[in-house]
Amino acid sequence: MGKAPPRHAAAPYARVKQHVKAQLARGRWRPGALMPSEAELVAKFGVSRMTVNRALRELQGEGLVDRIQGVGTFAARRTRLSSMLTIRDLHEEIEARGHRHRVRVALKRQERALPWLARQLGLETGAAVFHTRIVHLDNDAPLQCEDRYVNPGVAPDYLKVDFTRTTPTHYLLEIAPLWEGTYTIEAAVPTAAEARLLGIERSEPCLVIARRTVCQGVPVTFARLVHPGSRYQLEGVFEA
Amino acid sequence: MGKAPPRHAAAPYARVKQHVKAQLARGRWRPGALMPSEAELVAKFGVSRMTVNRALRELQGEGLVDRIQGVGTFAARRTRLSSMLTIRDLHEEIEARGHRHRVRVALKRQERALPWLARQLGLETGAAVFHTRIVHLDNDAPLQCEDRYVNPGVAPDYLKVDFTRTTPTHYLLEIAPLWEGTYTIEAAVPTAAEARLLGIERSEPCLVIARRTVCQGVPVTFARLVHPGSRYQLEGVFEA
DNA sequence: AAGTGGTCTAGACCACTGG
DNA sequence: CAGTGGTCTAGACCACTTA
Repeated sequence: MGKAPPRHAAAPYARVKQHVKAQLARGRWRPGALMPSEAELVAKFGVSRMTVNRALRELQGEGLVDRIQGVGTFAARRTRLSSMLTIRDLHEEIEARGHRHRVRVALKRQERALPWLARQLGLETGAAVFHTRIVHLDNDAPLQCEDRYVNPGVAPDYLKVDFTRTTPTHYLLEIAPLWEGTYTIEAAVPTAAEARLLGIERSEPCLVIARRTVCQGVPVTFARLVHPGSRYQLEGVFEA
Repeated sequence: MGKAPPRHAAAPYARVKQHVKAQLARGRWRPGALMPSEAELVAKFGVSRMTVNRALRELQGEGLVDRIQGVGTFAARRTRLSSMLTIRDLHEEIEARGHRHRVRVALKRQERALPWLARQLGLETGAAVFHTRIVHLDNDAPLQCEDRYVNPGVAPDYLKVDFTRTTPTHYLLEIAPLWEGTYTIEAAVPTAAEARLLGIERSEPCLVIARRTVCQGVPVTFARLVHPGSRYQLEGVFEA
């Protein structure tokens, strides 16, 4: 009945997956072309259908193939250059470099939501929101100016937190462990206030990340992260 | 024996997955805490082990749990803010918006690799490399200045391609369908030449992406993509 | 109707870990 | 040793698409 991977050999599903992947890499199927059905691969490799299914399902997850029920499996049409950009908590990122992370809390108060912000947080215009502005220092060099707006309904004690001991990100992740959200990345010049806090010229290009976070369908926080272009860059890997 | 998803209800593996995910979201297990074993979930949900296994395996893939053979399943220790940044081929991206995509080929020739470039492409200093500089226009507005260096060993006919009909990205993807690589994103001012080609001031902040691509372990291409900050931004989603 | 993928099951063997 | 996850199988029912 059930077999197990013989010693240090690859598991059957992995072999099937690798075989198909290699063929794709060699361009055996044009994008959008019909590929072998599960049944064909079952016959070819002498494995069960579940095994083939897992291999193909994982390839689908990696964006290498498209599968349509009732139709077939196809070589991925649009090569999706999906890139993984791992955004770690800035505190961890700085410490990982062996640098000191310090913060300067420039602002910490309750405000009334302007229309654009109310929309981002799913509140009424004029509703109460928490607002902090924190400058993150990497070995005393300003690395990020973080303007953060928080939905009071989700984190009622947000303003009581000592942000010299915990980053907003870290605190919010404790309250609401699972996040999802959208963000934009752009290059822009800082506002006058940001330039002053970051100790840079108003003309210096900055990498600006705007991030909206939702937890369980409820908007949690909106953040604007401004980084001096000369001192900060994002890194990532991509595939396919 | 085999059951199927009853009408339009969620599949059992999805129910198990969702259940566990919801508990994680509510902080039922501290990071690193031991979670129910497969056997327990089998009993609790009255499904087969394979079904539970798939649910947990996918949660592992999403970084929500850590699994150790012979030990157990644990709530993920480090919350990984992995963000997906889908970088589509610029041609597709522009056309998807319903705009016209045109290109201006500013440069197309063979050069000798400087040390930094040779290192990026895994060649000897002074080795021949192909170099193109192409400006991409979105409805006649310059959107990207693409400086691309290509390993001649991988794409010997690169310089013969008519880039008014095919983008370099698209052409290279045909030659080597599977990619992987690294990139950096930063904010910077353009060079004088770039500013001229993009029709912007030298002081305008630009979003600069530097991308190194490898196929099957062989360096394929290095690209520097410069975008006017006022006309371009990256978008993405993130999770966890 | 035939073919495809989507999924579930019950049982099995294995490798690994810990007491 | 018992418990855990890793994996495979053979057969099954289903929904969907196409002819």
